[in-house]
Amino acid sequence: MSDVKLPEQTADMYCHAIYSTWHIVNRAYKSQLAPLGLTYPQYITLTLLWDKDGRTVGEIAVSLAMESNTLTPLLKRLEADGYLLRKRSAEDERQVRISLTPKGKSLRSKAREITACMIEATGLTEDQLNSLVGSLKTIGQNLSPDR
Amino acid sequence: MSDVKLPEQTADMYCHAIYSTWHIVNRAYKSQLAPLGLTYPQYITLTLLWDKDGRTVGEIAVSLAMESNTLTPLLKRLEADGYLLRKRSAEDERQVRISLTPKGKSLRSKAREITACMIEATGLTEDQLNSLVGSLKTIGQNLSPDR
DNA sequence: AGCGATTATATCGTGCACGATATAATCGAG
DNA sequence: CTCGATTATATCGTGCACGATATAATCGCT
Repeated sequence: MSDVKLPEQTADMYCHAIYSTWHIVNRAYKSQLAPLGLTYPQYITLTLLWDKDGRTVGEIAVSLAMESNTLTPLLKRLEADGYLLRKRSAEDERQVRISLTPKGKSLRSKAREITACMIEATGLTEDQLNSLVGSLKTIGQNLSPDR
Repeated sequence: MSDVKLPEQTADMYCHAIYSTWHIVNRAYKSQLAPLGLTYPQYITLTLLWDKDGRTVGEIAVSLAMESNTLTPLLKRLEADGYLLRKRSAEDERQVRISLTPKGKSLRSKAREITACMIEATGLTEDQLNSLVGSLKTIGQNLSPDR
């Protein structure tokens, strides 16, 4: 990124920045997660479940701005690796509820260590990070098709 | 994004925000680019070439924080669609220089129209956008393995 | 109660993304 | 000047991402 000559239009510029910064962040996480056999999408999915277990596929999809067609195979891989269980909901048979196994829950402490260094690495202050997240959330809300 | 309950750790939070906001931005662009038969990675690649033609594969890879193994097939598709040419450099036969065809250059004006609405859609001021891009670039620099 | 519309998840095909590896061109130490 | 090291691009395999579509469950209108 350091020597990138940004294109003239601001719209391209911020999209370009989100796009290429994401690649760099993903690679930084990957070097930490690869030893655990996790990808970042798998990791962030587990993070949501550590925060609140028993979510439906649809709830996870909204949180990650993903579609079921991406999430279903990802969740199947995590199930195959023993981190979680997929079970049709009793109240509504269309829904599938995801619950962590003990193996899935146990990863949480390891992940905490891994994650700890990611803030420092940014070189940003907490205020700058909060502002960054706020701007990203605003963009996400305004570009979402619903509403 | 609007009803996302962000996980406890700030590192997860900003990565989550970049990750899921990227999906939303990508979809917003996709609805504009699909009629042209372009994906966003293809579009941003063309943008770099409109800004400066004749770049090497490696120069484009650095700008987009991508690897050659991603870029090579993408460039081959753009070549197959008649937007650009791939030619081994005369000075250094290892390098491949990318040059726009007239068809590739002609897309620029259409793309400008498409892009024009993406700033307004963010709902952010220019200062906020500049701050956002600045923070993202800082993160990119600090998380890059080189240096 | 009955059936068309909606909703939740899943399947399929294409393109992106990267680690590992291959290949060929250039560089550099002796 | 020669051969091992480095550099630029490409190939391969796996997983992510999405549009289009399928399927089955629930909803809602009459």
